[in-house]
Amino acid sequence: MALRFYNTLTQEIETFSPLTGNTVRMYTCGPTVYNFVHIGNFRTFTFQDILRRWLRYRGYDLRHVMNVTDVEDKIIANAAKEGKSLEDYTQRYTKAFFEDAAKLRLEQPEHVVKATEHIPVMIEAIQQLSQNGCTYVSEGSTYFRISTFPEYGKLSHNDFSGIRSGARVDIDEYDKADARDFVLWKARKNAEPYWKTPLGDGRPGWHIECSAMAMKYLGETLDIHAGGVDLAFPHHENEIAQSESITHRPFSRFWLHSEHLHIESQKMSKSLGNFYTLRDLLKMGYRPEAIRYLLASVPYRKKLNFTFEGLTAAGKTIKRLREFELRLASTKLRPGRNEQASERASEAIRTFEESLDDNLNTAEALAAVFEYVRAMNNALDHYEFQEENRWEAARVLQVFDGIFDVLKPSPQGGADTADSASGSAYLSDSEIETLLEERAQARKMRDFARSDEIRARLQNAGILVEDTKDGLRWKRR
RNA sequence: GGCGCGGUAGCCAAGUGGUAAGGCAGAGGUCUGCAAAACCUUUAUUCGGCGGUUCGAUCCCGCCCCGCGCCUCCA
Repeated sequence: MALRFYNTLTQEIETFSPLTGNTVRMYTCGPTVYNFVHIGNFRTFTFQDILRRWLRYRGYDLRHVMNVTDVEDKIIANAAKEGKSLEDYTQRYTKAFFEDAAKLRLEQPEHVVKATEHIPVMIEAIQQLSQNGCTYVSEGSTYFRISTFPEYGKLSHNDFSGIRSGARVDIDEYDKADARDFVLWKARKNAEPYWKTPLGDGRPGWHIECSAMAMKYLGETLDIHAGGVDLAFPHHENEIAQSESITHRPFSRFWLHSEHLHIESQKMSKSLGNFYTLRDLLKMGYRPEAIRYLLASVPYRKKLNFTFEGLTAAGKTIKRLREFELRLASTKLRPGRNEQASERASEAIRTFEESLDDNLNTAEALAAVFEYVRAMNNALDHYEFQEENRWEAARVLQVFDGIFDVLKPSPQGGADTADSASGSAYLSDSEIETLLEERAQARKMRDFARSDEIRARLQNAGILVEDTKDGLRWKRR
């Protein structure tokens, strides 16, 4: 079966392929850098990362643009509060965002574009809209008149035909002719940052940046536009109105929206005290891989109930996969190949692929991997897993990890981990090896008292010693 | 009020018109000098409730109950 996505525009699952050639042109709404990005935002960015990786796995070239909104009401307010310039203020959070993203192993889009660096493109877009008769000016601000775009509402499937001028009280500080009209260019207000432009001194409205930058880098019609559900209206609806009023062509063929994340079944909010940034979670001792796994494991169109129990479970799940990987690498195998094991490997990959092709059903894809791992552990137990099955298993893990990317441990260190300090004595690898050697000797002599003493000492230093069938193994906790 | 989403085992979560994937937890077992770790086995006669269609429904239809989102800035 071909690759399929649920398209918000048509409310249907559709087969996907790029409009032209082999390149997928994709735009995603990135962060507004007024603060540290929270874990709910990262649910969306993780979904976009899985999407990226899956498109590439399916052989497509990617041209992915993500914006960074670095001029906006909250930013201006916060920067002013701290007495900082826009640049100084946003730089800090932009940097933090990419650091966090890297910890979650989110790939960098091909183009990361900042709103403030694209003012001329936005001006140009607004001017085109004016030429097409879609705008009006009120008190120095330029607005988009939605009555000029009859299809308004087609993405969010709302019918706005009943909305009339003056029907609602304008809650914004600006005067609009129609409640649904939105601002393209905001007139300069007292001390706020502004740009000198043919439209007058001012700054861009929020929606125009995405239309202008998307079309600049990707052309008039995108293959995919993605973001969180809450952006569908009004943000994406407005993007469509602007873009299509300029080009008279479809702005994006596919619209993908990821559902929100809840914390312990509740909406995340500061007043509930369940508002977490990635930094908060890392400080609590959770691993980035576990967080990534949890965020990726629930299919993106389903609300994700983020719980600490679930986060712990995710960590254990990853551990199990790493154990399997380790077992593969360290077990002596008979030469030859077990046919059944081979078949299970191809079956696992096939199911994994079909599941992700099916609108990125990550839960089902993971199930395929676990079924395989259990079967192969069984085969290993019964000596039915042979030398030539090894690379097949490695291939299954490689395919899995190429998308989920959780097998390689993140560096534990840094100021974040309080654990390392709690161990009374830090031991170097060579010290450990020496002690283990001594313990091995003691065990050989069946001096278990001495052996256990050493094991206890190592344990105090945070070293876990395991005696396995294939010899001794140790790891730092 | 309008539009939309969801209610599946202790928790998270797939799925299908023919009788329930997977992960974690729990229980049992294997291995081991003992541990630990790991691995294996096992865990829903049942899929919010009530009707209907059907030979047969968790999956289709209707009604009801519950939770949630958007309609205003928002991933």
